[in-house]
Amino acid sequence: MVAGPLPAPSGPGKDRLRLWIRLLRASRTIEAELRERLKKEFNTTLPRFDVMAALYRAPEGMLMSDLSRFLLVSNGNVTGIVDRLVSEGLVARARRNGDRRTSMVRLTEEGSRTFATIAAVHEGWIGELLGKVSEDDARRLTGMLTSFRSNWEGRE
Amino acid sequence: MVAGPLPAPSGPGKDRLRLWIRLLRASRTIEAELRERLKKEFNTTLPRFDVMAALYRAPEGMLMSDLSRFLLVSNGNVTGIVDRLVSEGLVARARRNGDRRTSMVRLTEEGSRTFATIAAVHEGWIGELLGKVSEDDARRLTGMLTSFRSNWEGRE
DNA sequence: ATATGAAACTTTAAGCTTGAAATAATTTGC
DNA sequence: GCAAATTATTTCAAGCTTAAAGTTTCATAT
Repeated sequence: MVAGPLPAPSGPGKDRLRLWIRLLRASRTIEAELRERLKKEFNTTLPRFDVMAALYRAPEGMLMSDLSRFLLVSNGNVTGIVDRLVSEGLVARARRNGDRRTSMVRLTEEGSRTFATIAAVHEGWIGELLGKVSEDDARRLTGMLTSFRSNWEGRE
Repeated sequence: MVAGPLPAPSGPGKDRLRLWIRLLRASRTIEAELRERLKKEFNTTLPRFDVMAALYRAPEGMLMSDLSRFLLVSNGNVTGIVDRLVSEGLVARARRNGDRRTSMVRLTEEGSRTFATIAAVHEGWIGELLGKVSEDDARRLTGMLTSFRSNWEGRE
């Protein structure tokens, strides 16, 4: 998957394959760096940051299945991450009156403060790590990736 | 990290943040689809495919540490994946005369045949999944991601 | 030769991840 | 009303992942 430089394949369809390989290497490289910094600076993990980011945008809370869909990870996965965030006091589950199968998951006040702090630093990291990409190219790239994404909406 | 559509942040540096989010969502979406297909069609996993892809390009074999560096994953991780590939008969470790700490890891004949089969189908999948990206845009995007990458070489 | 340190690899513990099975609550069709 | 199907979540087993600690081997300098 993360195949690389050497044989430089050619032929029809190879351009997309090469694009995919670059895309994957780029995101893995950045992800690895972020993971390491989150660990060192804030003693947390990327998945926990992801969950907090989602919840921060939803003050009213989210269902577990909302989180799972939004973050593109499985249900069981979210259960574990939220469990850990709860035990750290950063997130709370609130039982609902209407539907006793579900619970609203929210950031606690501490979770909200903590996330705000990390997010500010995080944005600086991204600026640094993507520094070589001009704001112009960034917008153009984002546009391409968005149109790619629309290919995918409403699949599953 | 995989934050999304709703509040559409603005301000200096936000373009790069948005790019990163799109990049991550795109690669996770594709990765998830590939993982699922590899499992269903070939009963294998992405990490194993990655290792086999690396070894396929290196008929003379690779050291564990080469694999680790090339695939951007930790040493210990490679040990586990290679162990499983060995137990499946797809990969072999060959002790070396010169240095008894190391062993050359290669595809077996069966591993080579198996990988060739999967890789052909895999390339088709990528063509399908990235179908909406024109070959032209693919080349352009690849170029941008490459120049980004040069920002990173020789860091660690 | 032999200590010292570096290199290559494995092991370990903790956490992330998935898909599938299990539980529980709600909704639907009769 | 009640059985059946659906929905929301958790649990589980297997595998992936990392960082850190441990083992073995090699290289170097005395």
